[in-house]
Amino acid sequence: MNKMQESENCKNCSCKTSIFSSLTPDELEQINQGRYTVNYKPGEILFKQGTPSPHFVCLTKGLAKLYIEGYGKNLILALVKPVDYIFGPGTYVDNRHYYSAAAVDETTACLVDVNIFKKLIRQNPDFAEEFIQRLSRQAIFNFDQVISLTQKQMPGRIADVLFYLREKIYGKNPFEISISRQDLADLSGMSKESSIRILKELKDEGILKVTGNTVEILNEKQLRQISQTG
Amino acid sequence: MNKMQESENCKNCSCKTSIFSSLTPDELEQINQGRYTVNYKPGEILFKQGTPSPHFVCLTKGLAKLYIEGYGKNLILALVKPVDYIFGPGTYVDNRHYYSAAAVDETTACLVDVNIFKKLIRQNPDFAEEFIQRLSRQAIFNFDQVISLTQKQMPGRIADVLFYLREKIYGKNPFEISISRQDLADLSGMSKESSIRILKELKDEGILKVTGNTVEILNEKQLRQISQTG
DNA sequence: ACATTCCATTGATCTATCTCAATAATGTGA
DNA sequence: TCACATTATTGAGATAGATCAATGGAATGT
Repeated sequence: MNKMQESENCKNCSCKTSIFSSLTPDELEQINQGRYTVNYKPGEILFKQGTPSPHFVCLTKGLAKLYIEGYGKNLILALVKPVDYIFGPGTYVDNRHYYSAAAVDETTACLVDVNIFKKLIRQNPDFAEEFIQRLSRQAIFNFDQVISLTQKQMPGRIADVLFYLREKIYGKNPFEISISRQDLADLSGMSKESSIRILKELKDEGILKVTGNTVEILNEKQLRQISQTG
Repeated sequence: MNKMQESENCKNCSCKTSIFSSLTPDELEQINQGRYTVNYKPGEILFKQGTPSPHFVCLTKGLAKLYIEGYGKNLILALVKPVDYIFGPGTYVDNRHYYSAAAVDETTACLVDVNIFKKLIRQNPDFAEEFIQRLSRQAIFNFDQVISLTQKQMPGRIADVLFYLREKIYGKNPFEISISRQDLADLSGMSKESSIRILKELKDEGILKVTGNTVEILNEKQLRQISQTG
């Protein structure tokens, strides 16, 4: 199971560089107080859709997926890597999670009491503004995703996911995907068989190089074209 | 074209009852200062996706649709009726609209300078919190919509839209839809021909009564069932 | 090393949904 | 009131994508 562990102070943590940059040392110390660190093994659930949401999660190591459990299958909303935090919309509505989160790789996360967070939002306008910016960016990302999922055909959707993985998650070009083909399918709203087939097609056309879990985008222009065409 | 008009004070406006309830009289007066009222005829555009977003919009009369212009077709994100306001995610990101808005019925809206809004967010924590709640609820709504669009078949999607129209927009059971069949299709992510066919099927099965633009849900339980089944 | 389990791959079939095309109905302006 | 334009409806054909079923590979535990 997960083991708890004492960790260093927030003040030295790389998390500080993201939204927390607008916090004063004193406020950061408050975050530090109501905080604990947890390790997760691949596949382990951080939290389940529908359960209460008493804290927000800051990922310090590893990779996690956020997914909605729908009718029979899942939709992966996003992957989360360090340093990023997970703050579901339920926190300000009914204190419930509206999606589940699970570790993909070996993952470490800090859990912080949500009330401290809310208090800081009220008392620090810079922090509040930063947070609203975050929510806004997320909403924009979701718009792009919806359009991709509802208006593009499978090759276009896979192309979008591949760009997402390269640019936002792994950040380099031959990249090794730690997510499964099923996850790839859940990211692009199709069956896993279809995701495999499309991947193979792109490989056969020389647009991708696929070796096991390593993917390289060979012909960026053409893949971009496929993303546009739908 | 649209005619500008002087209108009463925000203090007497029914808009006050929504998010603005947390504003002090003085703050409400600030909103009132940087505000003007515009009328739109059916079909007229309130703002276009991609254009700058210098104010937020408060709907005081009529009905508007918010839609993303995608690849060849539109996706309607939501319908907006009084008293509700439209605040796109671009405002806190790059000051661009990420969706378009158009009047469905004869519509009146108040446009308020977004900088006043942002200033009030910073100075009034209750208002900020209220606003974050709004964004959160919207995100949750979007989640439901994505799942409906990507994981349900056409009858389920139409069922969801019909419930949405009855509960959130028209608020009564035999309701007259002022939106077109194309809009219905854009709400449920299908072609207009398909939306018409599904509507007819539901009518033939006795679940709906459809006369022109008037729709009545006759068998709520069965329609709920269809929504669930996908 | 071997068995077991899970994940990836491939092929064949089936079906939900789109597209195209034709017709009907409704609204609109002169 | 009539012509024109827009929207709604219906049918037939084409297809993207799902599902089912079988097989191959890799990882894991004993």
